[in-house]
Order: sequence, then structure tokens, then C-alpha cells
Amino acid sequence: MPEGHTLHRLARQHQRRYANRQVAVSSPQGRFATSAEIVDGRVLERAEAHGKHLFHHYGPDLVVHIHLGLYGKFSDVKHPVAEPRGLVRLRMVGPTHYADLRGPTACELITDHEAEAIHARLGEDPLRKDADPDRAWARISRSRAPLATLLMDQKVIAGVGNVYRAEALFRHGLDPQLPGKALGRKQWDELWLDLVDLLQDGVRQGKIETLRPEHDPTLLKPADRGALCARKVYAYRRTGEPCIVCGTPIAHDKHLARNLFWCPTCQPAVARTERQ
DNA sequence: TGAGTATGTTCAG
DNA sequence: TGAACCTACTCAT
Repeated sequence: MPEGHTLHRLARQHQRRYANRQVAVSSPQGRFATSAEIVDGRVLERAEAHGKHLFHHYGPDLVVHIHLGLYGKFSDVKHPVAEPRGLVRLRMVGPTHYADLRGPTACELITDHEAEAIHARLGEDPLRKDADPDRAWARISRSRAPLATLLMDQKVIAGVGNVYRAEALFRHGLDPQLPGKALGRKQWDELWLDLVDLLQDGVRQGKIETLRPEHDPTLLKPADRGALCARKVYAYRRTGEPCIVCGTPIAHDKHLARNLFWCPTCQPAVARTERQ
């Protein structure tokens, strides 16, 4: 599930297992071969993530930039190193583990300047220490675009994807169509803090679970579990299923070619939320 | 076994 | 707005 939490989890794992050591870098599939040769045998100085982007820094002007896109995946396997299976775009072998990258949208060798340009165009990342929610608020509070658009706009908030969008809006009772400028400052502060919490939890768990304790079936007595589903989310991909909180069927629509899920009762349309 | 679908982004038209 | 990228999973046949 490559939303921001996945990339930050990978960055931490790569930092722990590969950073400050020489790594063998190759491209069994061939598409990254020329660049892999350049960094092969160098010391990986640092791995970091910003939103859904991953950066491996190999010293001056040598940065491997990775974006998983929709399908990309990084494996992490303990030695011994096995023959590559399938299309492995990048293989990075460290002292104890090796990581295979398959199906990324981007895997490229870039300069420090190009890496900075990517950072510069990305918005505030709830998982980064340098995130400034005021900057995101400045954009949201003067935008007529709906929250459904703004939350997924990587230039505004980096790292939130379709799952976190649906879940964060649900948890705050916000209508996905509410224009950014109709959101109150207090509502934004609460939403931002919750995104930080949710994404941090995603990094820890390696998966997205957003149910509050009172709705988490694994924390309830069997008799109280009722119709609560096994997947621990409120709205995402639960079209037509009863809302865990109020029982209203979860609604679904396409929004800018992406699936949007919400509860029409818990996230009432603009009129009520605008006054808050 | 094959069709359909997906958590994302970029580019052409 | 739709196609392309090109992987893994679920479901129907």
C-alpha cells in the first residue's frame, strides 16, 4: 500500500540496514543498469522519504530517487542472496540483507539539485520533522477546491493517498466536497494532528488501520462486535456496507478519476459543516 | 485461467 | 480526460 507511511517505513528500514555501509547495487532487469554501475560499491550515506518519494543519498550529487507508483514494491530479505525472480529494477545488497525493487514508476539517478527540486515541489509531509502545517493551511484556506482534491494534492500535503483521505475525512465528519476555504482553522488543526497520528501509526504497523478503539472489533467483547468488518477502516472500499458508526450505506463516487468513499450521514454536506 | 481492479503519477491530445 | 506504466490480488468461470 504505497502511501506515505510505506515510503517512510522503507526509508527507516534502509537507514537501519544499509546506511553507512558499502552496498552492491545492480539492475537485474537492466532498465537501471547504467546508473546502478555508478553507485555500485559506494557507501549509502542516508535514506529518507518525503511524501511518497524515497531518496538514497550516495554522496555528492548521487541520489537514487524512487517512486513506487501504484504497483511498486520493495522486498527485504535476509542473506543468502538468491537469484533475482521476475523483473527486478534495482537490487541493493547490504551486509546482512538485500532489497529488490519491482514495478516502480520512477527509479532514477539524480543530482542533489534535482532532489532539492523534488522536495521543493512537494507539500507538507505529516511524517517529517520539518513539516509546517501553517503552510498547508495557507493554501487550503484560500482554495475553492474541495477537501477531496486538496488532501490528495501532493503539492499541499505530501504522503496522503486515497485510503488516508477517505479515513481522515470520515474521522472528522468532513464532507469531501467541502471547499478548502470553508474549513475552519480549528478543524484544520485537528485534521492535521490526526493525519500525523494516523501516518505514524501506519509506519509502525506497516498497514493502514484507522478505527478508533470504540469501533475496533478486536478490542470489543464478542457480543458487542456486531457487524463490524474485519478490515479496520471506516469508509475506504466499503461501498454499500453499513457505516460502522451510524449504519448508513457507505457512498462511492469517482473524483478526479480516483475512487472516493464517504458516509453521507457522518459527513454531511456543506451546509452544516460550514458553520463550525 | 483469465478478467477486473487497485493505495499513483505523468504525458498526450 | 484517458492511456500508459506493468504488479499483485480477488473473483468468476
